[in-house]
Amino acid sequence: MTQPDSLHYLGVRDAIAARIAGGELKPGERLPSERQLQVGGGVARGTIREALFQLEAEGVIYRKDRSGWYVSPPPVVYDPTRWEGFMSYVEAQGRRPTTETLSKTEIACTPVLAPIFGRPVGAPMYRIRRRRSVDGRAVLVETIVVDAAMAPDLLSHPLDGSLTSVLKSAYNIAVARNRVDMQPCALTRGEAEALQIKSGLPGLNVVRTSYDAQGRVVEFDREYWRHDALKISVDIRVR
Amino acid sequence: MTQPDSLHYLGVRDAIAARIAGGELKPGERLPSERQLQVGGGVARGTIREALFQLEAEGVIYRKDRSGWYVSPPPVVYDPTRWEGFMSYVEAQGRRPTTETLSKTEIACTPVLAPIFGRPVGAPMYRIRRRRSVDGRAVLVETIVVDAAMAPDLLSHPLDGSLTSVLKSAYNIAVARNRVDMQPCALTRGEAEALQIKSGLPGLNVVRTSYDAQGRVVEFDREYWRHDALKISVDIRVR
DNA sequence: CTTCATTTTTGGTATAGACCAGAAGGGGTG
DNA sequence: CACCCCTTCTGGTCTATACCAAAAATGAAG
Repeated sequence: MTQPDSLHYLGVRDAIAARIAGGELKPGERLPSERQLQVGGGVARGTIREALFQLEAEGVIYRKDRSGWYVSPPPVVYDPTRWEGFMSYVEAQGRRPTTETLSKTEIACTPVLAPIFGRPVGAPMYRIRRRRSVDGRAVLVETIVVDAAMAPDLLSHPLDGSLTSVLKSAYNIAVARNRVDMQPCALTRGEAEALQIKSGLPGLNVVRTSYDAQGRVVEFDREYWRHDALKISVDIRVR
Repeated sequence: MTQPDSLHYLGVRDAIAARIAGGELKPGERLPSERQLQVGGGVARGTIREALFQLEAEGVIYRKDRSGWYVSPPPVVYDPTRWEGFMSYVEAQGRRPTTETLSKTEIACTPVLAPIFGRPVGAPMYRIRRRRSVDGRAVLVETIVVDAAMAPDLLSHPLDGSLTSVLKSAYNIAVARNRVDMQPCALTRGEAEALQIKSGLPGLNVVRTSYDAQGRVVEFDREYWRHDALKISVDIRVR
């Protein structure tokens, strides 16, 4: 796909990227509005938007609906092999993590969950939906499912911190194995609304299954990250 | 970001997604052209394209420049902790892997590479650029750098297969540790052209650094994947 | 100062039309 | 059969305009 060097939207893209790289626009700051960026320079708003979309795909900027475009802060580094929990590794990187519990309910085990937990359909389970933010910007939404038989009365504990430490301190359940699946995806309506972004934007789907030493599933967690908020880093010793 | 249920492009999106899910359109098949999808139904081509972009972000379809839109094949599963090499794990999933060597040159160690390899700037290195495909579709481009002092005359060996096994059989170099960094990104011009897709589309940047038992850097590899071609799966035993 | 209603601004969606470069296909030629 | 030219089709880029809903700014009222 050879590309000429004279595409308008690439020129606009580079001009904006230069202003960010040059420090004129700092992380978290708002860009001029789309209409201001036209500046009567004979360029259509659609072309400006094409340039902004590209910068968004690169993770350089992000948008808040009907509010404006903003310069992205640096991503959080995540090592799936080193599970200390969201709060601690975000803090270790000098950022401010927060968690909101969106809902917590007792549900009946569904046909999808049954084989994962090795429990019959209809067995009682807890489902927790949380939104987690870094420096005030929502970066992921997650749905956690825990077997009610393993952690009775879990929902009465504080859920805005580390769930893993609640399981350990209150129920003496320790995670011995983690299975992590990750796949680039588009954020669909439910997740996009919780993250306050437009549905259809790229994201990363992280599915985490935690097992205890006996091989029982302790926790089943599906996370949807904004694509520009995360960097994955794994360090492996080869057998 | 609340969304009404009546957005045209979401309707178009769902209609196409239904035809794919229903089996009417199979992986690898071409969709009707953008102008055919309008069918005189009073919907502008821009709206059709908005729907196609969304399906693309979801990994459901992909495009070949000025050729058409195609239904995506299923992604390759990749476990960074289990490094058997591209060829073997793709084959294990019943797919047909191929590799093309785009270029192989001897270069002088750059200031960026020097601290990674622990070698002086200007030291001889080999740089290999390869494109790898699954079932005939290009899914990644990579640039590998190897210290020439560790593997003299490397470029005269066959490079269209597993480089790791060449290093082992010809130079008795074994990988003992791997560091893998992954980050969603936008594909820039060079990579996009090699993958024959439009620059600016989302991708996954994988940086792999391999060490031998003595801690020396054996191989430094930067890969750019199409976002819809890959699924990452890690299984971890917690210490 | 806070609170609430109004106005302005902003991005989101949609239409219509235009031109271009590259891919694909057809047909003739050697 | 292979090769090359030419036409057609296709997605890529761009302009111009319009209206909407939500966010932000404004100003009046308490």
